[in-house]
Order: sequence, then structure tokens, then C-alpha cells
Amino acid sequence: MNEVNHISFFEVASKVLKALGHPERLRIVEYLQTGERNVGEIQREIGLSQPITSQHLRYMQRHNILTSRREGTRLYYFLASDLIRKLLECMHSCKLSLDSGDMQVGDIFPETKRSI
Amino acid sequence: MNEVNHISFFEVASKVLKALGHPERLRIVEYLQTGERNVGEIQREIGLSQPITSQHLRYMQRHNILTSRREGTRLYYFLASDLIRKLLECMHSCKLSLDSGDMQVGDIFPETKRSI
DNA sequence: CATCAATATAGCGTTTTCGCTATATATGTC
DNA sequence: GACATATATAGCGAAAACGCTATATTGATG
Repeated sequence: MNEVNHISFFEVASKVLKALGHPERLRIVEYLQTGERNVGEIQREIGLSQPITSQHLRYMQRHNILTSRREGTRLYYFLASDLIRKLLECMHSCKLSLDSGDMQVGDIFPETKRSI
Repeated sequence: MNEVNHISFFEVASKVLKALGHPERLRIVEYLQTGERNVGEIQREIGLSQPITSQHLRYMQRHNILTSRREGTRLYYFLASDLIRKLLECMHSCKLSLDSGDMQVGDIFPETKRSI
């Protein structure tokens, strides 16, 4: 069991992780935790060019991280699944651990010496 | 704050996610949750060729997912940080949610129709 | 239908990832 | 030092990711 059409959990999960494995995309996705936003809003918030913003959003939509909803000329993107939401919560709790000093950057990137 | 030598949390986290974003590497890393293993053990467990196994392990070591310890002619690899462990726990809990049917594959991969 | 604003796509060069085969290195043993 | 076992690396071609510029599409409005 644990397979659907020969797609294992590992295949699914790794695709999601890979798609989130980009600093700007992670920023975008964390921003979208607060609710849906249109491309322009995301672009301004993250500070990317229009094409790059659109490309990242399309990429994440293709990889089932995001979904979109059109409203007139605007396209609103939002988180596509509970897996994504759970993952982000987890990242956030890791971030808090790092902030609180329970965890050191050195635990993750030994070459840096101070805590995040 | 929240920056160390201009390396933000997003940079660190996205590198980790990217490095975990590969089905075989995810398998390896989940296997290593049970404790350290040497290359041969990992190779046999996951069912990869020797060079590929070694390459994935080195890759993950370079990306601060794993560390290693030599014992004679054997090299033992193990999880490098608490962030990794936390992330895996999270993935595992997501996996359980999927298994229990609370979540559907369709939530993640709409083209598939049954639950994982 | 002309035009504008919002968003997407094409095309391109560079870099990284990937899996593979062949070969090298390191360690232990005789 | 010869040899065996365990592991790593080199080198290669194919594919994908990346950021960029230029251009196209879509929808609303006059």
C-alpha cells in the first residue's frame, strides 16, 4: 500500500520539498500563509521583477504548491493543500527554535558561527 | 536581525528543502532517522548502486543534511541537525494524515484520484 | 475596436542536477 | 608490499532550473 498509480509518498513529498527549495519561493509561500494575494501584491512585497514573480508562481502552481483564482484582470494565488500548510508551520516552528537560541546556525551551516 | 553574514533563514531553509527534494534522498534520510548507518547498509536498504548511493550521501553532507563518522573501512552517516529531525517529524505527521484519509492525494496531486 | 493595465510566455545563455561507467583512494590483513 | 573490501571521485551527456529581456495574452473600459 501507500502507493497510488506507483507514485509513492516519497515522490510526492520530494517534489513539494524541491519546489519549496528556493529562497524567493519560500518567501512567497510564507507571505501567502496570511491569505491569497494577486501577482502585483506579491511582486511588491517580495521585491522581484514581474516576469520572475510570475514564473515562480506558475512553477509552484505546476508543482501543486499553489492554486489561483481570477478576479477581473487580477490573478489571486493561494496555498494549494494542507501538506503545504503543515510544512510551513513546521518551518516556522524551526525558525522559532533558531530564534530562541535552542538551535544554532552551526547546527545547520557549520561555517557560520552565530545564531540566526 | 534574523540574518547571519547576510544569510537569511530563507536561504538556509531553502537549501535544506532543496537538498531533501529528491525521492531517494528522502528515503535515505528517513532511514537514518532510526540511527546511523554505513554506506553499504544504506545502499542495500534503498536499493541503489554504490556510486549513486555515495553521491547522494556526499551531496547531503555538502548541504549540511548529514554528517559522517569513520570506523575502519566503513563510513557511518547520520542526520546532522535538529532542523532536519524536526522537518522529518513533520513530513512523517503529514504522511500519517495522508494515510488516515484526513488528507487526499488530490489535495497535492489533483491528477491522481485515490488516497495515498 | 483602440487602449491600458495585469499577467504570462518565448527564447536564450549559464549553471546545476542527474544517473551512469570507469577508475581512484583508503583501510585492514596477510 | 600484495590484495581485498569499502567508499569516493572523475568524466560525460542529458535534462532541468535559473534569471533575464522582449513580446504576447487577457480582461476591462471608453
